[in-house]
Amino acid sequence: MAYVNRTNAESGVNLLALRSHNAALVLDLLRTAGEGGISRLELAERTGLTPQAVSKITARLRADGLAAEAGRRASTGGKPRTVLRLVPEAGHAVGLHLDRDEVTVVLCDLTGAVVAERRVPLDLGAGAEAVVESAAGEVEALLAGAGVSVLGVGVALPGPLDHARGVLHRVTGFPEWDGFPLRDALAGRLGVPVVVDKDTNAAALGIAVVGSGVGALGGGASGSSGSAGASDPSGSAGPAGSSGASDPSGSSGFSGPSSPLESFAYLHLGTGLGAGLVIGGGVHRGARTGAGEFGHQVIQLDGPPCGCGNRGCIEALCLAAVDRGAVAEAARVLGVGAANLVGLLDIDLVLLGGRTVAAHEEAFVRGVGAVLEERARLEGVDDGAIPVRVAPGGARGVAEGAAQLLLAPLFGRGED
Amino acid sequence: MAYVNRTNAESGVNLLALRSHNAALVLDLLRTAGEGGISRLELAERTGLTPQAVSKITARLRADGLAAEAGRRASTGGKPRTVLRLVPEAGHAVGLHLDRDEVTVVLCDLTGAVVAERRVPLDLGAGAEAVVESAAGEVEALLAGAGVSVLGVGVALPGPLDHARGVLHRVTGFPEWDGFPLRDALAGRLGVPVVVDKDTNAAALGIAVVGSGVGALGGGASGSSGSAGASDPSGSAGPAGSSGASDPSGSSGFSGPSSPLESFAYLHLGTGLGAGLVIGGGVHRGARTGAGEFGHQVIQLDGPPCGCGNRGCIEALCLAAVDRGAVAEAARVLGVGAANLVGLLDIDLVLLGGRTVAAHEEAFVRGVGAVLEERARLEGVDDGAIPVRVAPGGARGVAEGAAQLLLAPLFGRGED
DNA sequence: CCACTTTCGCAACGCTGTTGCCAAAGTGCA
DNA sequence: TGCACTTTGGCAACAGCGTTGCGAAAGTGG
Repeated sequence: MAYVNRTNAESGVNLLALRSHNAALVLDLLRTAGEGGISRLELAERTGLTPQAVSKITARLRADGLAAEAGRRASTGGKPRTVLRLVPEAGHAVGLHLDRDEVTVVLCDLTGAVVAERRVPLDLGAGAEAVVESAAGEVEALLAGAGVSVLGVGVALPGPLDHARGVLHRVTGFPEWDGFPLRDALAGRLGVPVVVDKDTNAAALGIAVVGSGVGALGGGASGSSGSAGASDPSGSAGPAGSSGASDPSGSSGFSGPSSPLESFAYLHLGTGLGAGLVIGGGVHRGARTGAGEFGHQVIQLDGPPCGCGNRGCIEALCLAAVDRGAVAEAARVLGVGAANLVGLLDIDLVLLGGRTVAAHEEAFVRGVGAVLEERARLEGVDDGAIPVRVAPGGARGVAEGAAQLLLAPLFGRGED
Repeated sequence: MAYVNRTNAESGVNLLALRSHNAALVLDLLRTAGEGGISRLELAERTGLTPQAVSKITARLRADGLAAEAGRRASTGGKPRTVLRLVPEAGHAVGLHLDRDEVTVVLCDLTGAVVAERRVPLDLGAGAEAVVESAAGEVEALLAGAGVSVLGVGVALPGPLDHARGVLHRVTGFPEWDGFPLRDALAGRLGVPVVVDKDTNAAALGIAVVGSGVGALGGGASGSSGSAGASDPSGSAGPAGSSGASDPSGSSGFSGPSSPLESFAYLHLGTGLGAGLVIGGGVHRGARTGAGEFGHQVIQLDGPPCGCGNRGCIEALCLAAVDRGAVAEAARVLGVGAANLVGLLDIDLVLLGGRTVAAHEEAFVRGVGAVLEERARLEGVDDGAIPVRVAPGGARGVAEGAAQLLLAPLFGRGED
C-alpha cells in the first residue's frame, strides 16, 4: 500500500483526495516513461488499478491537456496497445539557484527539461532587498522571452533555512540574511507561488525525480556529463534522444527509462560540506526542516577546530585536506562520514557533487567507495557495498532541482 | 494530506483501501485517546472527515466489536457528545523478546497493554532449533493460560537481521545464527503470523506507538519509571489515571492523552550500542532493513580498535569509557554520536535506554544533553536544543514493542 | 414549559473504481 | 481472401465511498 499517516491531523481521505492521488500516480508514471510513453495496460499493472479505472483517469488527463496519445506499440496477437505520453508543454516552473557568487535561472517544462536558462554573476552578500530585486528581474526576463505562465518559482540556496516557512537562517558567511522571509518577499514581488529550500535538497530532489541515468545498480556511464539534454538552452524543448514512437526493443520488457531513485544521499563538497537525503523517494527534511547537517558531523573527537566553533567536524577535516592537496585523505574522511550515514540510514546509493568533487572526480569516487567497501566487508554483508557515483546534473542541477520543488508535487512527490 | 508514493508499484488506491485507511485512522485515534475515549465530532475534526463519515465508520467498528460507546461528555448547551473507546479485548498479539540470556514473552491487547507475561532464562547461543523450540514453548504456555487467539507473534532480538524476510544475519557473538530463517521457522512451528525485527526497532516502535508520557516538550516526569502500568501484569488493563468520563477541563482543549511521537531516536547502550529510528511516526528501517547501525559510527579517525575490525567506533569508545568507570566521558561520546544523528536527521527527541544507561541514568541524560545543547548553541538555533530523556518501558519495553509489530499495522502504522 | 443549541442518524446524492459486455484492431492459419 | 482468435479499450450498469439535507434526540437556560 501507499499510505503513511502523520500526526493524525487532517489525514482522513475523501474521494477528491483519492482521485488526485491516483491521477498524480498515473501522471508520475507517464513522466517516468518519458518519450517512449506507456500504455494504459502497463499503467494498470504498475498502479494496481483496473484497466477501466486507468482509462477513466487517462481520459481526464487528456481532457485537461496533460496527456496525449502517441502512437501504438507492436501487436502481440491482438489489438495493439495505444501509447500515452505526458504533454511537456502543459505546465512550466522556474528554478532559481542563488549561489554565493552567481544566480542561475531555468525554466522547466513538466518533464523537468530545461526550456530556457539565464546565468549572471550576483553577490549574495549585497543585501536582501538588492538580491531579491535582481533575482526577480532575472525571473521576469526569462519568462518574458518564453511567453508561458508558470506554476511558481522554486528557490535553492545555501542553508540552513526553514523550508516550511521559507525563512532563512544564518547562511554561512552572510549573517545579514538571518531571519529574512525570502519566500514571502519573492512571492509578493513576483505574484506567483514560491518555495524555498537548501541547495543540497534541491539537487537531491532533482536527482530523485529525474533519476538521470543513475541506475542504482550497474549500468550508467562512468563519466560525469549527466542529465538529459545538457546542451541547447534554446526553445526547442525535449532532449535530443530517439524521436520516434515505436522502439525496436519489442513490447513488454521493463527496460524503461531511468526509474526514479528510492533512497540515496547527495553529498555536496564545495565551499562547505552538506547533504541532501532522499528516503522513500522524497527529500527528508526533518522536524524543523533542518536535516542534512552533514558537514558538522564530528568524526574526530577533540580534533582540529572548525569554523562553527566545534572540533573535529568532517567539513573542517575534509577542507583542510583539500587545501593542502591531500585529495586522497579528503576522500577518505568524506568516506568515513558517508559510511556513518549509510550505516545509520541504510540507503541505496551515495552521490557526490560540488566544485571540489568535480575537480577530482575519480579520486573522490574511489576514495569514498573504498571506505564503504571496507565497512561492508567488515560487516560481512552479502550483496556488497553501497555504490558511489558522481551526481548527475552538473552545475545546472541545483536550479533544475529547484524547479522540481514545484513540479514534483504534481506527481505526488514531496510535501505530502 | 497523507499519501506517500513509493516505487509506483502497486500504490494505486481503490475504495476498499480507502475504507481501511480511514478505519485505521479512526481506530488509531480511539487507541490514542485511551480510557478517556473520544467523541465522534472530535474524530471528525482530527481526521478532516465529515461527522457523517465518522458516524458510518464508527458504526462499522462497533459492529465489528472493535469500538464501543463509553458514557458521554458534559453538555455544552446541547446534546452531549457520546464518547467512544477502543475495546481492548477485541484482539491480542504476542511480543517475544529474545535477549542474550533470557526470553520475555508478553501478551498484549489492542491497546498494547500487557495482559500476561512470562520470563525465563535462555541461552541465545544454544542453537537455533533449541531456541526456537523453547521460545515456541513459552508462547504456547502463555497462550494456554489466557485462552485467546492472537493476531500473531512479534519477535525482537539483537540485530543485524533482515526484517523483510525474517532472516537473521550475524548476531554479534552468535555466529551460528547467520542466515537462519527465524520468521518462517517460528511461523511454521506456531501456525500464526510472525514478524521479526531488531530489539532496538521494537523498542522504538513501542515508544512511538504508545508515546508513554514522553511529551516531546516540557511536561513528563523527570524520573524513569516510564510506561503505563509498570506493575500488575494481571487483567486490569489501562493506566491508573483519571477514571471518570467527564473531565473538568472543559470540552475542546487538545490536552488529550500522550500523543504518539513523530520522530525520535532510541539509543540503546547495553552489551553493544544500537539505535532505533522513528521518522514520520514509523520505524525507519532503510533499503535493506539494516538501518540503525549507530554503534559502529566512527567518531575518532584512526582511534582505538573496535571488535568489528574498524577503528574509532563510537561503541568501542563508549564501552571502554564505561569499563574504566568514566561515565561522564561515555556520556559525552554518546552525546557526540547523538548530535551527529540529530544534525543529520533533524529529529524531535533523543531517548536513551539499555542496561548501561539504566545504571547511570542521570549522568547519561545530563552528559548527552550537554553535548546537544552546546551544538545547538553553536548553530544559533532559536528554539533550543533537542530534549534528551530516558526511554520509558524499562526491561519489558522491547517485548511490548515486539507485540506492536503486529498491532501497529491495524492502526495504520508500519509496513505501509 | 418553551426556545435554543448541539449531537447524530436516516435518506438521497455525487462520485469513485469495478464489473459485464461489446466494438475495434490487430495476428495467424486455411 | 476469409475466418477464427487474441488483445485492447470504451460504454453502461453497479456497489460502495464520503457528502449533503434534514429531522429526531437530548441536553441547557430563561
